[in-house]
Amino acid sequence: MFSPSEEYVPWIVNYPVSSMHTRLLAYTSRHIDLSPAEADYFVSLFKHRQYLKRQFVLQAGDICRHETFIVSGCLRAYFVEPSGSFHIVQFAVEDWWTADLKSLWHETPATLNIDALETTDVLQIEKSNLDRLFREIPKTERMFRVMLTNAFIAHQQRIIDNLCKPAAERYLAFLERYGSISQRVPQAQIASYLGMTPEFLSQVRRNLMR
Amino acid sequence: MFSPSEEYVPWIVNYPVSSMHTRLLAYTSRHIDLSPAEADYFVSLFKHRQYLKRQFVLQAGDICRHETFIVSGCLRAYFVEPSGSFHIVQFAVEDWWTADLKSLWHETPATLNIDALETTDVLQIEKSNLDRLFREIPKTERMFRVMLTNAFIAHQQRIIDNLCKPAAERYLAFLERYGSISQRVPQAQIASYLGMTPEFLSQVRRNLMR
DNA sequence: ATGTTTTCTTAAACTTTCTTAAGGGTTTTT
DNA sequence: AAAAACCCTTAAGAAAGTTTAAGAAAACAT
Repeated sequence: MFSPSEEYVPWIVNYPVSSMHTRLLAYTSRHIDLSPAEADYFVSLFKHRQYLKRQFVLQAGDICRHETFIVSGCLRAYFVEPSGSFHIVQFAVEDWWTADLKSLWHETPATLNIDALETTDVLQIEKSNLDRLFREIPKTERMFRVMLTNAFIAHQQRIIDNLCKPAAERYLAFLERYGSISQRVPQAQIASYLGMTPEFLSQVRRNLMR
Repeated sequence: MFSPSEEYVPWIVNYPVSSMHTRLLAYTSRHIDLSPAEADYFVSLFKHRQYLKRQFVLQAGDICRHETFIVSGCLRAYFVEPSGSFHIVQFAVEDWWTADLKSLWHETPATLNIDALETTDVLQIEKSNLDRLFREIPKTERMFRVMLTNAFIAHQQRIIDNLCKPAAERYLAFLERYGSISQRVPQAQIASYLGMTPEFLSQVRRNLMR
């Protein structure tokens, strides 16, 4: 056994913001080329923020004010029904973006809640700055269009999976696509994402071990 | 009773292509303003095509070559499983766009089939022309980004509905959102879209009539 | 360490949805 | 006008998924 004093690594590491910018720019460079001046301007529009476990990034009913890029940690977006039961719509980890897009673009009350499953560092850009960014550096709009295209494709695949795959296959597909997430998120959350009860997922897992 | 000779209206009406262009421009004007010259250039990149009932717009395995705007008629996009059963992913009627986006942008074999449920007039633009269009008239890229945002939002809502609503509610939600489609498409197709068997949908409808 | 809370598992009864099979009513084709 | 193909309905039994409730295991807090 290790003594805590030897092994303990604090969760909350205070990376300098500049290194978060580096991460965002590394992501960006996969889609478009920015000149040094453009890159400076680009990151200047983002504000850093850290959320602690269980802290809300967005609450249903509020208006979603920014698009959020995750530098480290894990967020979840979920929908709460009047009955009280809730359904996870998205997990978002490093290099993912999240927002309630309907609320953000139409400036209507959000239907999604977004909160942190771990301590999470993000960079956020406000809608008005996003509009400005698209105007001043049009290729950034291309990047968002491409990101959105990919997100759309992924959602379409998820719809197909939900329509035609039984629970066990949906779970296996989840493991393939989001294996890393499955190891840092409680099982009940995964069940919610997959649209089944935690008890049933447990049963499914048992059956799969043969 | 009417004699056919008095009442018969041919399905296939040959609208002039220019009126189809008008329809596309009317759609476009909801999103962006184009100068007359830009509008001319814009529509010049689209080719008209008519599909007859049951004719394929895209077959799984082929590469999707264009984005398709529907001027009149109705298309469906569906996914066929190895087992032979199939699932409708999208109905597309007047003023809608359709494509297998993954196939179109990544130039990979399509997983979706798209075919006509009625005689359908479309305007199609090839990927290369879409790229050119975005380069020459950047605000068109904005339109596609906004369209995609809305499509993404709709898909997200559909995922939520599939996760949490029982069959009867999903059917009612479908009627609300796509009432016009429900009157021109056979019931079994709607069942496929909703992820249930036609027999069960029939039962659901009977139960709802009380 | 110890007690507390959260998470995971198990099992039985129940509800929802599917499968199969049959019958009747439309259209469409011949 | 008959035959064929298509579409919708009904019903009984089977399978898939949920609910409830209880106990075990792991993580967290003091």
